[in-house]
Amino acid sequence: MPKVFPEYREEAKNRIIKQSVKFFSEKGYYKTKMAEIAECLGVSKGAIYQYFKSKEELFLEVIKFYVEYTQKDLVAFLNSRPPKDISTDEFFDIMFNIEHSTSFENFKILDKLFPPLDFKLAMSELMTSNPLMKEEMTKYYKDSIKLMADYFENYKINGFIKKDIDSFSLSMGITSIQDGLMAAMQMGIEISEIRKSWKEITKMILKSTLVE
Amino acid sequence: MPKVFPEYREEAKNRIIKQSVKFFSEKGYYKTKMAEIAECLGVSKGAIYQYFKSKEELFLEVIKFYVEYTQKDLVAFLNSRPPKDISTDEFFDIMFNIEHSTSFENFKILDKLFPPLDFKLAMSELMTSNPLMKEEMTKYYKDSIKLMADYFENYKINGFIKKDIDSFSLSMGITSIQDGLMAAMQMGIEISEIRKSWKEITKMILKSTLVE
Amino acid sequence: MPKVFPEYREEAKNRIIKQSVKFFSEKGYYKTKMAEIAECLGVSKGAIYQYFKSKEELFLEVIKFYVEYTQKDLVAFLNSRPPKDISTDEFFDIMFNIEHSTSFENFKILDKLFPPLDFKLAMSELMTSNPLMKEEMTKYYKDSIKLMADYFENYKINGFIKKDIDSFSLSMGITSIQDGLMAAMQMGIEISEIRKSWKEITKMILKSTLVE
Amino acid sequence: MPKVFPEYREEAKNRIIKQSVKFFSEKGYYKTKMAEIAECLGVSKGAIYQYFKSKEELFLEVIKFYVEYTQKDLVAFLNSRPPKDISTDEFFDIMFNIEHSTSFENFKILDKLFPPLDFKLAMSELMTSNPLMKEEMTKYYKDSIKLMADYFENYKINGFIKKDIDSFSLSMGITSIQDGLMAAMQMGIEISEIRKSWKEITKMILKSTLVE
DNA sequence: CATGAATGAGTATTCATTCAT
DNA sequence: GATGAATGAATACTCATTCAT
Repeated sequence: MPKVFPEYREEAKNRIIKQSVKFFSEKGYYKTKMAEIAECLGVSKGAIYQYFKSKEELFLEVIKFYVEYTQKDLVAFLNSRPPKDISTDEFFDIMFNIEHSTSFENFKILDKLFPPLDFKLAMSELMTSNPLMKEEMTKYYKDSIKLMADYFENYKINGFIKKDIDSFSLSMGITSIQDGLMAAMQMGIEISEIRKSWKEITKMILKSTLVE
Repeated sequence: MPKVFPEYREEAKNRIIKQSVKFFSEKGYYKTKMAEIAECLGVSKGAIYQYFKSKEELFLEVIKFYVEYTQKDLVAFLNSRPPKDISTDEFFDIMFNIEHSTSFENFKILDKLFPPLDFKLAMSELMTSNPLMKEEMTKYYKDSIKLMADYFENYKINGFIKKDIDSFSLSMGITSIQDGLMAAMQMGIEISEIRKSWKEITKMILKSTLVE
Repeated sequence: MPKVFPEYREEAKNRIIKQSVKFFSEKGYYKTKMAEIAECLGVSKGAIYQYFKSKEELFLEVIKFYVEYTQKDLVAFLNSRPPKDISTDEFFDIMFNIEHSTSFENFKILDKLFPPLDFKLAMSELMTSNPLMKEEMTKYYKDSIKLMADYFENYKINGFIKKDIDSFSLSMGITSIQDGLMAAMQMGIEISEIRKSWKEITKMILKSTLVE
Repeated sequence: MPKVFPEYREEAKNRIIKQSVKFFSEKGYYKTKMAEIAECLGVSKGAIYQYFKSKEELFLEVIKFYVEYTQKDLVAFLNSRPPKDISTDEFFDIMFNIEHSTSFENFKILDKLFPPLDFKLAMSELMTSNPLMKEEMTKYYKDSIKLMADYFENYKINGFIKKDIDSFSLSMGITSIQDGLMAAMQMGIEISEIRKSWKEITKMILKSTLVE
């Protein structure tokens, strides 16, 4: 009779979240079943409800977890070197998968390409009916953009990035490209095409952005 | 119009599709209920099934409708003048809403901003379970990209766009930005922010793309 | 705009019945759809309702039609010669299909093996809910048995069949064997096995029945 | 019994099957509603789906249950004495109802005459659309015939039955008579008529079959 | 008479959530 | 805490039947 670490409530929650991340990201919100998550965890459905009072709450925590880890990961990477030293290939990899993930060992559970778009889709579906979630998600999204914007801002000071660039717009633009290419990937476009497009576009953007 | 006329069926289908577009785009696939569409149309559920044999089929036709009209609209706009004369503002408008829609008067039914991302999310959810739909959607997506790429290709010949630009990558890049910014909009980012980001990014891209 | 012989109501009914016979016998009552019958007839659903006020009524008439024709056919055959001259093979053929059908040219529409069991199943299902139908069906069944019993009775007088045989029981026995073997056939038993079993059993019965 | 015990599931399934047997046999497959079974059992519809994933699966298990118990019952009876000692009355009783049922006390739930023909009808309806079911049912039917054939074969060795009798054909013949008379019963023929016919026919068959 | 669009009651099935054990 | 049986509201889809044209 498996238990979800009775000693550590927090640890139990985390185990559930990490498992759920996989399901929600691979199958979307509606096609992910509570029973499925429970079974995969070797736990009863009821157990999950001990930690999360509903599927929506679980999903919300899953999103939080994902965004947080992704942000930390991205920031760690960005701060490791100035923008001109970042190759578009490396940047592509960090934006599109989690191979470079260094910050958290638990991230290993994300052992496959992570499709944030699916999250956003599920999120946007839920946001309609749940204003609380909407608020929360907007906050996360903005924080995420802000994080990258801060990085750019920092390099403006250092003289790597042109002064007249709006860091926030740039950050949002790059994030949008990532999201949009993710969508393209899901539409069935081959990864090589995605990568090529990414390189072309980021090259153009960097050319206008970086102080040469 | 008398119901026995063959045109009637076509018109009835269109009426259903147009109504469904609203629901699917606003609420997503799963939260849109057949009963709801029917009620809004003032008909019984059964009536819808006379024209579409399942919710999935209806959704597929809704997508087709949207893509087709959007493409026609975009192409009409693009072909109306060379890239250097296209203001980013105009381009934004055409990419993000349908105010400029000139080709089809029926488009009036889309009286609000149209969120393609929701479609793509719903599509991607369905594509997993329905390989036929996957195939069809990939085709639509690629066609859509191709359309814009052809336009760029054309202006390469005319000397407006640099010869070394990969039209397909450029087209995919711009489409991706649009999709990604749509997502941002749904995440709760204000339209003014979206517009600003769009202008910044497209400006950068155009600078690298256009023959000055 | 095809019509079901506007001139002759009776003829129109018959056309519908004959088409319906096929569907009901092949697919059973519940899986046969009114739309299907109509389409196959090249006629609208509404047209059928001009002649039969419901699916049940149509089915009832189909049964009547079948029983009547089968009876006439069987009697014609039986009366054509004394029991001792009837080979079990011939008897099998007449009982299990309608190749020998001589009485009605319209019978040609039954161009394949006819499965009375399906009828009886559908009938028995309907008989529960419709007492009127139950009564009617019982009458038909009894008439059918009686017909064969009369034939045996006749040959008792002629001295072909032993005096102490109960004609009605014999008739019912033979009919039952036929019905039961039909069921076996539908259970997936090969026709050769059915035929062999039929020959064995009828041989035994005839041996006890016929005056040698 | 506490619900966590593994036996509970088995018992719950059996309770559902036994209730379903009644409905399916009395009303046929299509007129039996899941809601009806559930209500009669005093549970929700959902509960049934915890044990059977569809109506078809439930039906299949109902058939299995019936066939299995009937076979055991018949075999127990047949093996209790040689064919010449089996009165046609006793044989009728065992073939047509379950009064003699000795093997399983649970059989008590079948508190009324059991109509296998209805099953076979419903089965045949489903067999068309479900090849898996067809296969399974054919197997059951053949096994059932084989069982009785083995019994006859055994008595051929013992010298009770003539050597030149084909046991399989005989078994199929007798089974068919039973099925056919069941049909007659459902057509509204009185039980006394059925019994008389059964006795006449089996007498004839036994006369040709038994070594006197 | 014929048509076929529309109806709407009916049904199997799903699944998040609860709660007795 | 954990379990998993039970719940029941929700939903897509069917099809005989009707009726305006």
